[in-house]
Amino acid sequence: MHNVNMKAEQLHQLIWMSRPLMQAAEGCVENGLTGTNLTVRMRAVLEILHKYGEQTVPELAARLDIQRQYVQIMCNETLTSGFIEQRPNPRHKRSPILTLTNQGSALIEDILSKEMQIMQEMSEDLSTEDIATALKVILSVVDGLKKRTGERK
Amino acid sequence: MHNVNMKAEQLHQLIWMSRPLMQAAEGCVENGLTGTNLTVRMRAVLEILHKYGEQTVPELAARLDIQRQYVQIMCNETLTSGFIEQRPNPRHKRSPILTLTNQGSALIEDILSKEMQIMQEMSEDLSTEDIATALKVILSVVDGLKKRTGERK
DNA sequence: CCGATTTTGACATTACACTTGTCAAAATGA
DNA sequence: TCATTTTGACAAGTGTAATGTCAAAATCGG
Repeated sequence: MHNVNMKAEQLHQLIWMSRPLMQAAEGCVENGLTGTNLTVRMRAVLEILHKYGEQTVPELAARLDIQRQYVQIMCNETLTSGFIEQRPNPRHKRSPILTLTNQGSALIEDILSKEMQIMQEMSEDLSTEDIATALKVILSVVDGLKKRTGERK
Repeated sequence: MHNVNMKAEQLHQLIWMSRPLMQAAEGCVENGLTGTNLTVRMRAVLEILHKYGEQTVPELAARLDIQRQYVQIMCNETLTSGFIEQRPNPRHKRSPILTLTNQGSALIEDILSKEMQIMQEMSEDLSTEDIATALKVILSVVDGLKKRTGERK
């Protein structure tokens, strides 16, 4: 009983750390972007293209889970800056495939490697098991919360 | 070496779950607010007053870590709805102390207890140790990220 | 092949959650 | 007492999206 309440409270506390966590993460990323001509959302485009390979705007939108209209804007910005470019799409003539330019590719790799270094530094204080456990718990909580919200059709 | 990279990558993945986690949490809270005449931000005001006791707008702002001007707006809304009320402040005559009304008190307790129930349901899948570990990791990560960002004066 | 439906990019509007700036009254503190 | 700070009120701006709508084009079912 006592145990149950403690679990629930710690879970509550954990969940509401998500905002500070997100803010800290975005602040840190932004910090690492000074000097490049990238914004955080342009970086997100580059990251997805780097991780999952070239793809169209609608595919990116699905991956980022935001509206395609907005992703379009993000991508157009990134196109202007020259970090990605369009390639004809054999599967859909109106929707070009977006692909990293050499410049964009080098940039995102550089950024990610610097970010990974920060991850490594931070992970020194933590055990492999603890990190894995934390990730597992968070995934489970996100899943649980979504399940308990989705009374929408 | 391999180990180090895996840690860093899991940490990276964990950090970027913070946005989905926050969205899921807010969605779930919002869901539980239907029927009451509360918005998510009004609920936040009630929660802090319930947890830390009656206080002024500037104190609330510091606690929520957002601008006092915005907190003022949130509080004025909440005042209008009758869930909180003003009490003269002996320590500062221009800045009244905000306190929960009976109605507001009952409401926030009801909301929090329903939320706690969801927490308990979700925590059934997880061990006490795992939750504690996850919380510890997150706190450590937030701390680490903040430390590594603050090269601002 | 053809007509109906869907996808897509483009553009416009709106919503939301804050931040920033400014004021004047009032309160505080030296 | 007088300079400084705090506070509430109000105005305007910003960033990140969602939402609505269109027309061209593409895809799909027969």
